[in-house]
Amino acid sequence: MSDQPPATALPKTYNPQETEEKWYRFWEEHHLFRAQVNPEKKPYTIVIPPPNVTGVLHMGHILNNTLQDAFIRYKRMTGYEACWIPGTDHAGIATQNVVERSLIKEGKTRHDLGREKFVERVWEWRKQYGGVIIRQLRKLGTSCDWDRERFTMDESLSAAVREVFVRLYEEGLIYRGKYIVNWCPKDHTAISDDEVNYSEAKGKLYYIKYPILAKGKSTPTKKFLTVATTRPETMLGDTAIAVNPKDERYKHLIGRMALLPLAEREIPIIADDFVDPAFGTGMVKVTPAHDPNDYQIGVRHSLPQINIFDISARTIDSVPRKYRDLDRYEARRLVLEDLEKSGLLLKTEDHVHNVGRCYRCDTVIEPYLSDQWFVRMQPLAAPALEVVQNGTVRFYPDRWTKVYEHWMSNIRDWCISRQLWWGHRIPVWYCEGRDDKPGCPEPIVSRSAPAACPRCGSTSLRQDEDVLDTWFSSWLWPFSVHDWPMGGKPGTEKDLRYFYPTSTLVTAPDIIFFWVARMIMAGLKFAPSFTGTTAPTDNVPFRDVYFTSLVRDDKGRKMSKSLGNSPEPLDLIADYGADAVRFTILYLAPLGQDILYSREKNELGRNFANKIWNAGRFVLMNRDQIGEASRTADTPFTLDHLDLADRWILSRLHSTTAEIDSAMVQFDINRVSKTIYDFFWHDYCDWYLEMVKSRLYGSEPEAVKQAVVSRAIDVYDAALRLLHPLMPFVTEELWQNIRKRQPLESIMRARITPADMSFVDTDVEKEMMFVQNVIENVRTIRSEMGIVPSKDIGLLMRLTDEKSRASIRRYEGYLQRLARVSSLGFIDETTRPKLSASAVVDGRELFVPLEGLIDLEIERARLQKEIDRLAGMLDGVQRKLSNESFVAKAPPEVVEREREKLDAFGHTMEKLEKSLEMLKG
RNA sequence: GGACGCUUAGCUCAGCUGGUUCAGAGCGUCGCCCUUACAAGGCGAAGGUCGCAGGUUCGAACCCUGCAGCGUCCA
Repeated sequence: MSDQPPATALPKTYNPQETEEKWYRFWEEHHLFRAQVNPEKKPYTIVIPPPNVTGVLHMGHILNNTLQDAFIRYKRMTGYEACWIPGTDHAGIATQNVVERSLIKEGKTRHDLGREKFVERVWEWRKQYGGVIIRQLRKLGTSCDWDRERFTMDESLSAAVREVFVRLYEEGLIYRGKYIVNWCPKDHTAISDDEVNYSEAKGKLYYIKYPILAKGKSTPTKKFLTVATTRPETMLGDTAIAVNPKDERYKHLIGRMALLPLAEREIPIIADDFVDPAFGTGMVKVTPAHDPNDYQIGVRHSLPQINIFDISARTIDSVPRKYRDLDRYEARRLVLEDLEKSGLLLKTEDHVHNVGRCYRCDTVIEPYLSDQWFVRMQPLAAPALEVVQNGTVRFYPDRWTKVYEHWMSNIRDWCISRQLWWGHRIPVWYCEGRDDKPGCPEPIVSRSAPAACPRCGSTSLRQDEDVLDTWFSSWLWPFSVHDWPMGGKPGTEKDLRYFYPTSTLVTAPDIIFFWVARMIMAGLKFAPSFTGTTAPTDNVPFRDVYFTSLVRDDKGRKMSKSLGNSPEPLDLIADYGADAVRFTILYLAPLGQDILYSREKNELGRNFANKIWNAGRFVLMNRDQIGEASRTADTPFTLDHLDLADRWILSRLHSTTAEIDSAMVQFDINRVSKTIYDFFWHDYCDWYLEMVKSRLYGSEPEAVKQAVVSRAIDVYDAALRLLHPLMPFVTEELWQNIRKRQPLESIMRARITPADMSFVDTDVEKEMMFVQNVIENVRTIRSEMGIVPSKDIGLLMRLTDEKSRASIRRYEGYLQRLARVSSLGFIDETTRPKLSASAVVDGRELFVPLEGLIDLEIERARLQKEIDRLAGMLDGVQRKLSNESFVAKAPPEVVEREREKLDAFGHTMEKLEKSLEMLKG
């Protein structure tokens, strides 16, 4: 036992659980995520897309928040004051639904409680269960400034909502109107266009006959007209029949009257361009109160609007007694039955059409006429479109710009009222008047509850029952998180000025209209009041918007609860470690491309974490056994007294650093992850550490070995820092271990060493490449000849000048260690070793004597294959060069390169052929 | 119907501004190896007419056009 090397403190495989717990607590307890106004540094700010307070972590959050954390941590480590502001969204409908469901279990509805008690109940729920997701985010390692956590219903954020409502109202940008809205009969609220999901559904197209009335009389003729409809029950609210004015078939009917069956109502036949002559019969029934297009037709022709449904889409008194108080589908059945009986149902066809459903509860939306509040969007949209078009705000990937432009150019007014109890109540009061006098008609719009009507002094006031769309608070998020407009709090004003505008927004493209566009509008509209300037650059809420990929399952299906095809994120973290989950998803996430995800893919990240871990164990072990060179911690790298491997790894380190920086700037996180992975695994572990071994276990003086250890740790330290934004936990654990740190020191607050291009040395890289190629060629020979690794072999190189021989001799240790070459020899032009395997590297021949080992046949085949490959390439080059126009038109350096290739291929070929000859002879 | 995106090895994807041994990586497969950091590892190998058809160019995985398939958004 005693001849074992001293055990290092670190176990053989990385165990994430403990490490993650430990370091997250350390970071949070010591407020290392906290950002403060610091004039010495540039701010870098991200506001989290506030998840629903009812939400639980899903894969989309994992991706989104890993990205934000990677950006924030990278900026923090490159000299910025990085501030990531977390929080949650009160999510009107969703939250109300959750609490209503729990009430149902007690056999109650919200109406049993009453509004005030119900809202209290929601707050209680929120206190108890809300924000689970915020706790879950910590498991992922997110470095949010928790001291700044906000909730969209916080007092200050509510004040922002009221402030904005009042300002917009006073400017005439908010109005109340009757409008046909998307009504959810289950949630009893209007929802915006964007909250409706359309999907194809198989339905029927019903052809219904309406009797035509005699000219100027109320008596039916024998003639009928036929309309086609997917919703026969709405005929009870029909107020016209419409045809296209150009439709020759029906021109003669325009102006005549028809009798609406069942309701027995006389309705006009009108002409409107909207009607598509090719659809159905070319005649449509017009139901202004229950169809958005019919509504428009109704407005154009001053038709009556007959509402036939209550808020649950059950029929009301406006329909004949027989059909009252029925659900819309029962009504449909009964209507069809009666039409059938009276022979007015001509035929029924299968029909596929788009059905809109509530994005919350999936109930089929009912177009419904009601009083709602709206924001006039045109004036807000114009400047918001401008800043995206002129690049003040940039989208990644850029193609979303077009989508944005299209929407912003065809924007419709925003219905902001919701018939819910949970949310920001609309700051509007109505005067109820006094005993002697009716109420004043003008609503009272105010930041706080008014004591009396400003016009008549009445104290009998009634607040609007509705609340605001949740997005009406979210669109203020980038500045409301700093408690605008409350200001008053010490420091908040400074914070607002320092941290606004934010830098980067990371969000999903499906809320580009809901949220991104509206935040830009709100920023441009309201930020000038605290930035004190009208310059768009200072008022836009963010400069760069990163649109995330969609996470799908490995069959390409969207992840959804009902499919059950989404892994549980916390289980993934428990099984693979947060670092692995983070790294994997970033590695899989090319900008703008969907991710095909499965839990097994996390092995990529886990294996990488384990690799890092073991490299750490290796350097630690050597530090403990050999020790470090005496030096001060901040001794800079120098290029003196370094051997090839040192110079090479430094060259690679600095070009890797530069590459990562450029990829980060372009939000190419995918490239960041690949770059650091390749550097760490392949350059550092596969080559550099292996080369280091040959020195550490060789015969060099102790002082040199210690210097080698120090160098290896230096580079390792630098690589950990580069990796830290992607894998925060394992890098912290190792970074704390490899060298003594100060009590509150953390890698997350360390600096990434900026790339210094003077370390990047192409000659060194070329030289290293040669050595690598020699090693690889020898390995291939060994492998193909079936020479077991334990068997030593010799290597002969045909090098004629003493200089290159000496140079190779310096790498003998590497060849020995990495290719198991026990003896290195040189030969001149005249010698040709018998019975050897051979290869040509960079024009130089190498031979592995195989006496006693060789199967000549295999080696001949190997050479032949190489010759064939080369012949193909040689042929390509020759064809190019014999093409006159190539030589004439291609840039001279390209032609020159081809000539060099021709030369090199030719020489190599010759050598290989000679070797083959030898084996045959 | 319109807009946009994708199609490269068995699978998942890189491949920037057309030209360097450009056709790559990871997983999977096959062979050898428990070599004192790591078998979650090391070494080696096999695997592709770059969706199809045209075009531009001295030169195309890359640029253009059309087509097919898949996907997303909008109407």
